Amino acid sequence: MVKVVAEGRDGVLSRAVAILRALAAAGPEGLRLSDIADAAGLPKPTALRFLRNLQGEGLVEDGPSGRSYRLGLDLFCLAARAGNPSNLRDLGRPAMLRVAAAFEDTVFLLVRSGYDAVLIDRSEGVLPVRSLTGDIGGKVPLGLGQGSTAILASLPAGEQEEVVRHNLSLIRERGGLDEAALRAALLDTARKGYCDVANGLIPGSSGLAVPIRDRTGQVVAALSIGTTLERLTPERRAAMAEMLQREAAAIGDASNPFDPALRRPGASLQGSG
Amino acid sequence: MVKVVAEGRDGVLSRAVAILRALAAAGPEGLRLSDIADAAGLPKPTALRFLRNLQGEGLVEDGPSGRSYRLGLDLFCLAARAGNPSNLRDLGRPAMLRVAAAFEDTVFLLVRSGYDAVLIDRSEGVLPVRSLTGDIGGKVPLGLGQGSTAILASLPAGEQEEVVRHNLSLIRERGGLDEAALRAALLDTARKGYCDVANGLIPGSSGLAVPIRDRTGQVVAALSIGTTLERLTPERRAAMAEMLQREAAAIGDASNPFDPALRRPGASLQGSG
DNA sequence: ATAAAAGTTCCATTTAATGAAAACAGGTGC
DNA sequence: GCACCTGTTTTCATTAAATGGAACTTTTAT
Repeated sequence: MVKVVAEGRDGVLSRAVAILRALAAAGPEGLRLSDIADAAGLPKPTALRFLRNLQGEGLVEDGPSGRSYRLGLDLFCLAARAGNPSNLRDLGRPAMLRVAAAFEDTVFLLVRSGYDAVLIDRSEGVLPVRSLTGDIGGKVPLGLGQGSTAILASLPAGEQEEVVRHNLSLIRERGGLDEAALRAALLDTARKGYCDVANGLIPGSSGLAVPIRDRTGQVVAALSIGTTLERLTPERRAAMAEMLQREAAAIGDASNPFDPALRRPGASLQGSG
Repeated sequence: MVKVVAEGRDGVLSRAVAILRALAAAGPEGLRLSDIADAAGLPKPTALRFLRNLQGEGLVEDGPSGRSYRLGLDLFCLAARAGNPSNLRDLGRPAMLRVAAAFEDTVFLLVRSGYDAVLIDRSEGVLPVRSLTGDIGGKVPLGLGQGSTAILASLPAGEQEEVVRHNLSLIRERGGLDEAALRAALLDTARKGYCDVANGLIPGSSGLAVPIRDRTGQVVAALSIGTTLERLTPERRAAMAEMLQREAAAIGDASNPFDPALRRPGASLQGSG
């Protein structure tokens, strides 16, 4: 059971969001009232009232098992237009399609969010590649996986150090690199301009990624290719790296350099994953 | 300016959601306080308080223009796990990839939501096809476009009639079929088992779609291919229809037949599109 | 059949939301 | 440089609305 109690915070909104987060953590089967009340740290009557209101708004719907609740379709529709900072998703879409078409491998677009990277778009290649972020909307700590590492490697030294310190244990927990290997990878990435994961967490999986910078030079996102070890021949690797860098530069040039959300961690640092 | 006033409803939640809907309707540039207050029908101080709270939760973030607000990344992450009724998105993913790989055209997965169909997943083909729903999370009235029409054609007679009456004007407004043509298309779709749009709204665009039924026979979704007129040769059309039907049947067999969200319109009927 | 657990309703209490008014910031034109 | 306008923010007395304990009902397990 994942606890999503709105600790410290108060207000109706925090409680409602706590319920939504509990439901988000629960998958498509949904959660029963008691579980929700427990997870959100609310008395059952209160949780019930909230669920009814949320249901009235379409943000929550009845689960498959009758006596359960889950996130509703309306929430999905509502949020589909979010997660597009500086219009990055729209700007990146054509580039992603071009890269996917050129190499027939899966392409990912990740943006930074505090200590994490969030997958905001994906374009499938010929073979289905599972990404570390899971589905679109998923988070990985910066430093785990090629896209995420490409972002981390391009941060200013002080910020990079802070993130490394914060994320190291999380990265280890999830089977990523240890400190020495990570620091080596960061240097290598910074030197070459792209991150190269020869043989990733899933045996045989490999990938390449480049940072995307806005016109001020700030790293805001990463463009990443996921493929397999055997498909990543030296010739293809070189061609991929070249194309990724070209496309990333084009995206960066088109992006708005004055976007506060892409600057510093800010308020939304309590990364849940 | 799109008004999203929480008419009739009350409670803190409705107001917060009204603000989110206003922001969702506004695109990535965001909205200023006054516009939000206006759109949500709230006094400015109240709107401001809500925005601050929502920002604290990560559901809203500062827009690019400094003095503006837009939907936040956290909302995107939160809702990414929604919009998966009966696990349909997960169940459909492999089928979509197979179809996309087989024909190299774009594949769509739509679910019904009241009088609308919502695009919940997409797999890109070799040429980018713009769908009527816009992006993932977008809505179209049932009866506009092949996927949406495949669903409508498969509804029980009474329900179909209700939806047709409700949607006809909306469909016309958006350049769709008139009543006679729509009814002919519905009959044709029901007879053949798939919906065939020879030359769609965008000149030259064409598509095929089949309904997805759960094990009780209820239509719950549609699997759709978007392509161009010249790529839709008779041979390919036959092969596509056959494969779509096969894959749709497989998805339907795997889906949970006791899912309340997929039964009737229910409470979330105030379709905004 | 019985017990235990989950869900639901009720309502007196209290907290927290509300929004008018007023102060404040930041442009624009004179 | 000053007055003006528009949009934003703070304050605070008022009031409405959220709260959750206790009691009751339904469902599930034994």
